[in-house]
Amino acid sequence: MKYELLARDGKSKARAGFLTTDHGIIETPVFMPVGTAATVKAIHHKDLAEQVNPDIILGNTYHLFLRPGLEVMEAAGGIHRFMSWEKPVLTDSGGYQVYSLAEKRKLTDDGVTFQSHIDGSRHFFSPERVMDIQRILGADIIMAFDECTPYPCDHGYAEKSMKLTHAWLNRCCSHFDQTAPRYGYQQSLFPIVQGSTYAGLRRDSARFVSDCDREGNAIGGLSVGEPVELMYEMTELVCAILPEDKPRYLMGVGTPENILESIALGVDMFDCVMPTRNARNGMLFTGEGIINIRNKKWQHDFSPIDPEGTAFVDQMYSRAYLRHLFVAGEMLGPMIATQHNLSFYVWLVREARKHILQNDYNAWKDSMIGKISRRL
RNA sequence: GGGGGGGUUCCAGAGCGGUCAAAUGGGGCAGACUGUAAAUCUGUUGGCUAAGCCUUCGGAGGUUCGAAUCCUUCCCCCCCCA
Repeated sequence: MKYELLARDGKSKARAGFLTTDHGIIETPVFMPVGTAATVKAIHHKDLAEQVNPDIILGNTYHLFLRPGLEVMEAAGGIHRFMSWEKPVLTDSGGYQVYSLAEKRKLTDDGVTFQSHIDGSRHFFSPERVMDIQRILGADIIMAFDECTPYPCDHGYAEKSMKLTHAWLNRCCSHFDQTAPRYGYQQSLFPIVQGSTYAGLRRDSARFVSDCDREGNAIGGLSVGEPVELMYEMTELVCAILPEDKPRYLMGVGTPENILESIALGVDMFDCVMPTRNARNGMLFTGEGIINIRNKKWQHDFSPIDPEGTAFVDQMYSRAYLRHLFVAGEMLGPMIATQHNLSFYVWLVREARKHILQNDYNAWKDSMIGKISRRL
């Protein structure tokens, strides 16, 4: 995998570039839709590919390991073939599940014992095991196994957890380097910066991660409930340390505003469930602001869902119709909303890239945030 | 014709003398959601000049300190047997 930096914005740390993988080029900054269980929920591939057209999507190690399981994933020939997705894929390591399934896991220095949320069965994840699993899943970019700390998190625990993540990172790197890809194309391992909301820890972690000298670096443990100012502060100081010649991935972020602000801090890659999950719950992100399509005020609004939207559903359907689908519990509602939100996110980040290349990113970002953050 | 059951807040449906503006579900309205245990979850749902007051449990009248709950009567539904 290769990263090339194309341009920098003059008035911020924003940058534009591209990543070359064996499954194609990823233009950065990039938004990566989340497809946890080898599916971006509520949208089929034709619409995902033709309307949203993301450069890369995500899958999840923990979820795919439990179901359908490694035998199926291996027999399928890896995640791309399994789900009929020919472009790049990134798998998260299950580190987030260490956080989100905290009640169902037991953590030791060696690794984590999970209790399956599906049937209660127990499974052990170690850094080595997670590398093996991700070799089998076969994503182009795979993530180191980390602990995503909750917020708030006291300094003592944050430091201890960060050191554990670092120890695991060393084991991930060495095991990754001792194993080979299974399906004839390259995989890259991204390490993850932790350190909670403590600047000192974040700096230590950013240096540690940089020293691993992998092909890209990630920032984890943010957007877990901390104030946004803290999130930006941590992101900024970490970006200042992470090498410039490698992509920076801010995991799990975020709102459209969060993404534009983080691009200005030097982040290149984003993923978030927000456009998909919130779509299924009736929340639309548009260039004019945020819409809760279930609200009564749209009952008689026959204007298009999003007059400026790039997906065909945006002009094809009215707000009144989409509201009706949600109120009636019709599954087409979440599908339309998902296609819309993902198209908006991908469009927004591509616009950001254009403006970085035009060297007017910062001004564009500020005016854009003013518009997209409103509540309609 | 004979016998029986019932009318409760938007709907269905509990309650059967005070702790009832009235359980529960649905519907309605609003909110949350950030490396997906989420097509999920939460709040709210008679009115008001709002720690209080007012009007509601088919209609009217009555008993009682007090009635959605008891009595009288009227209206209306449903079921079974002929």
